[in-house]
Amino acid sequence: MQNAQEARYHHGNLKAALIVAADAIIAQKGVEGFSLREAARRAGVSPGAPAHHFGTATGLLTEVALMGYANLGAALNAVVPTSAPAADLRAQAQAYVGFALAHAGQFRLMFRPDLVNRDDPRYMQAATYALEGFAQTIARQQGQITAEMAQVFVVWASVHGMANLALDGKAQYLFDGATPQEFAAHLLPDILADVWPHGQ
Amino acid sequence: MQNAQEARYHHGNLKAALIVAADAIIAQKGVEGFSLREAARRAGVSPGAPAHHFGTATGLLTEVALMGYANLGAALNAVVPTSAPAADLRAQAQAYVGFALAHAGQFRLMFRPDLVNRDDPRYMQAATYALEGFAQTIARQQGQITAEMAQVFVVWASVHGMANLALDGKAQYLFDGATPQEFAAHLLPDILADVWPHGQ
DNA sequence: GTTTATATCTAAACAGTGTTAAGTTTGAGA
DNA sequence: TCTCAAACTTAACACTGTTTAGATATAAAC
Repeated sequence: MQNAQEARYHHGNLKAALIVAADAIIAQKGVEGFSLREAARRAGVSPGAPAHHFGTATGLLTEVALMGYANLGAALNAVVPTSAPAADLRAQAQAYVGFALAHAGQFRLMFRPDLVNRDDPRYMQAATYALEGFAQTIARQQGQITAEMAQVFVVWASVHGMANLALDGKAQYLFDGATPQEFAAHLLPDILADVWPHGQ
Repeated sequence: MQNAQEARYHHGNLKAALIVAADAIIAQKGVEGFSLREAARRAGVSPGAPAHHFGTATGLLTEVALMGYANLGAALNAVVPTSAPAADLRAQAQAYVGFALAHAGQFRLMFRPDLVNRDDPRYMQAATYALEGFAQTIARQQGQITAEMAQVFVVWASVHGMANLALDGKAQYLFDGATPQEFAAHLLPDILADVWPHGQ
């Protein structure tokens, strides 16, 4: 489409344009609705063009996943630590599930090993950064250094499980009639307060 | 292939053969490795044949997902209730994660709303049956009838989250160097005992 | 037992996909 | 200004799911 400009042979910044296009497709149609050719179409280039910048489709999707981790990290780290660790944990759990529901496509992509290249050194980096603050809050809440990793895993698993079940329509099935939005806004806060009641 | 028999025009029980073939593909290559044409190939029929029995590919995959829920239900219900609810809960949680790791393809398919037709009345039925015993154990453990659904959701989410993180290589990333098998066999029991310590 | 009807499957095509190879255009550096 | 490498196109290949029209076998009706 090239917007209002005439079609030049060289795009200029195709790499960035393709990432934006891919992200938009995933936001609109979900991960399964993504197609490399459509991303190329939206950027106004031929189907073969992306290969030069990303190799395969996985390369492009990895970039979107990296953005996703950055976004999740920003959402989690936006919760400023207070003197009440349990309240912080609740806030971050809410942010985690909220992100998953608001950016379902990105979130799903982030946990799809078949679509993302984890050997990319930036992947480990992005994932670690995103969950750093979350892990610290969990450690602060429990105060157990020895079993720290186990605690992180359990809390992360709980929150990750809630996000997945909500996304997959299982929360709706349990609390019948509740939409994902209603779940996140009304049910989830009560549930979280139930799970981590101390130090409100 | 039709095995050793000559190729007849009518397969005889193509519907069942296609389900078996699809399940085998998913077990071997995962959900993403599945293709309707290959299922038809394995059953020794033309690409158009499955359409008559299942409509679209979703129809066939729904059958496999229903099998998956039956298998998960069998694994969970194989844990016979004792007088120690927490121990029962640990055993069922172990069975849940064990099933996910042992039948990764089936498990992933079961939670893929884009690949499974949930409007099929048998879906609700199979999912409900599968988790019935699990829900009862959770209710017995907590003994809180009022907030029962919330408790079920929290425990289910924890276990579901653990299964997903383990499948997605995130447990490996946290407890570095641990394979999924090692995780399920050695790390998980300790983690579960930590989460639900009462009534061993 | 013959005919009719219906369920079952094939063959061929369509529109779409990711990826690759060869060729063309462009911009930047010597 | 020339050279060269990067950027992109065109065309093809081997796939995919689904649909249409036609062929075949089984079952039912007479």
